[in-house]
Amino acid sequence: MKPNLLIERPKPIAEQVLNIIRTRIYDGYYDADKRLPSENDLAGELGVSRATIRSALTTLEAELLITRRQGDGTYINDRLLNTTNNLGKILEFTKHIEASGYASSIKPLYLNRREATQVEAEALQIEPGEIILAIGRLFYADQFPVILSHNTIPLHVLNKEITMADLDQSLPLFFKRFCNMIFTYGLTDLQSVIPDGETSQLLELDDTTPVMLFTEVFFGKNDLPLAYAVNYYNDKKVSLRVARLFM
Amino acid sequence: MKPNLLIERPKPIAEQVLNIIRTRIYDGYYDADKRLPSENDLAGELGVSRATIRSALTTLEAELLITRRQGDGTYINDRLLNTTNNLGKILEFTKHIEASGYASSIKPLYLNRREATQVEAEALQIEPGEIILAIGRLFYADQFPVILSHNTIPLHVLNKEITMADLDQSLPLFFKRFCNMIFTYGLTDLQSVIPDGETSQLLELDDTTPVMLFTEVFFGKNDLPLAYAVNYYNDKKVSLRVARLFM
DNA sequence: AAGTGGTCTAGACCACTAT
DNA sequence: TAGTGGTCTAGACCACTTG
Repeated sequence: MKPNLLIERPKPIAEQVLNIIRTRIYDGYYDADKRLPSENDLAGELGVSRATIRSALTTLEAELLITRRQGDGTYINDRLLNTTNNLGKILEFTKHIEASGYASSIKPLYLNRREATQVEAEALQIEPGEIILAIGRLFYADQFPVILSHNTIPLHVLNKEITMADLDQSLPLFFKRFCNMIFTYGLTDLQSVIPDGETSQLLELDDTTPVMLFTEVFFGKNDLPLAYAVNYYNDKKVSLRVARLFM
Repeated sequence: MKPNLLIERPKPIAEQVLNIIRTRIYDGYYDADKRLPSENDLAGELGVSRATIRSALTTLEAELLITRRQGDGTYINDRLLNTTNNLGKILEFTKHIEASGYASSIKPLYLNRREATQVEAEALQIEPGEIILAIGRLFYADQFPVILSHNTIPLHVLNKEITMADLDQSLPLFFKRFCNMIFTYGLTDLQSVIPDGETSQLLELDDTTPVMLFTEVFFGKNDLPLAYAVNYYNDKKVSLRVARLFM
């Protein structure tokens, strides 16, 4: 197999292949009849094994960018090229807002310490009354408030002092910096609710407009609960779209 | 490599491996310290290649059942063993309801033909006024109405006559049987709304209770729009839970 | 240092689809 | 029936974590 100029060997080949093919699709490189070259041809062209090509194509298929049909070929899904967001992939609200075509910004609302409520203690697996850090923030899409976010974090996972100025970043980033910890996964419960007056006011909604309520728990390594969150999401401004794949 | 009695060679080995390991996890077979044997050990034990084991473990990881840590090992995620539903994986409402611990049933409400509205025509890529089949159904969890579903289907994709009695099945099954077509993917927009009076009544809610609105388009092969759907989902009865994986 | 999961290759065979 | 994607193997090397 001959090496190829498009592929730097140093690091993740499958990822490089992925990026090359994805870029080509977006650039209309394969515009012809919307069918990609066969896996063998791609492997030959890029100078990598077919397994590596397949790994990249599997990712593109999961992203809904392509459809593969056995015995036929691999096709581009035009319709989904500009599909915004898969709900399971919303990892940071700021990125979600930006992917929807807005400029995102965060306005810190409060930062204080208080005793954990019963619900919070249960979610975080601590004793009710244990002191937690409470954070309130408002996420903007352009100049419109879209998400009101309340987070509670057990004090024992923090290892630096925090000020209001530090709240201007996403929660995963925040945890990396102030707790030296990384989220592995989160569980989100979705509900449709009419928010209380204060929440409506902050989101600049009249108090009969329903919004989405995201109740979340984030976990780190060893299933350690790191944060509990209650987020009010104005779905009228930034939409939520989910792709459902059959088979 | 020696063959093994647990593995029938005839068909999809990776899938058999997947089912064996998943069953073992649920049965507490690996209870010890919640760590699975190494990939090499599993490959040796089951008499398959390591690549096949990795394929199965990748699926289990996507299901959140396990976490893999390079240089360390593969661990079971106790917390998620009984996690109900990943939103992106809700393919059939009946199965979703059952996975939440209820008995599911479908009550047909109406079946008629009429002209497509502007919105429907746009979603289905047909001319406004073209005749479509309109179907209404109510999904129950035990004896409680949970989802009110309205579907519209272009007549040209149907190839059999349909009666009210045929509505008692999931949409994917319905399409397979009456259109000889298969869904490849669907796009769902989520919104929080207060339903109109008739909808509230059917869902047995007072008319100030917000519900989730799923607006969906389903596609078949070649990006052909097959169905348009408007579903009102009572999230107070059967909850919606999404897992968010970081990295 | 030993053992783990992560990546990659080369080659084989199978199942399916178009023509 | 030729060509496509789907599956599987055996073996190699790397990156990382733990003792």
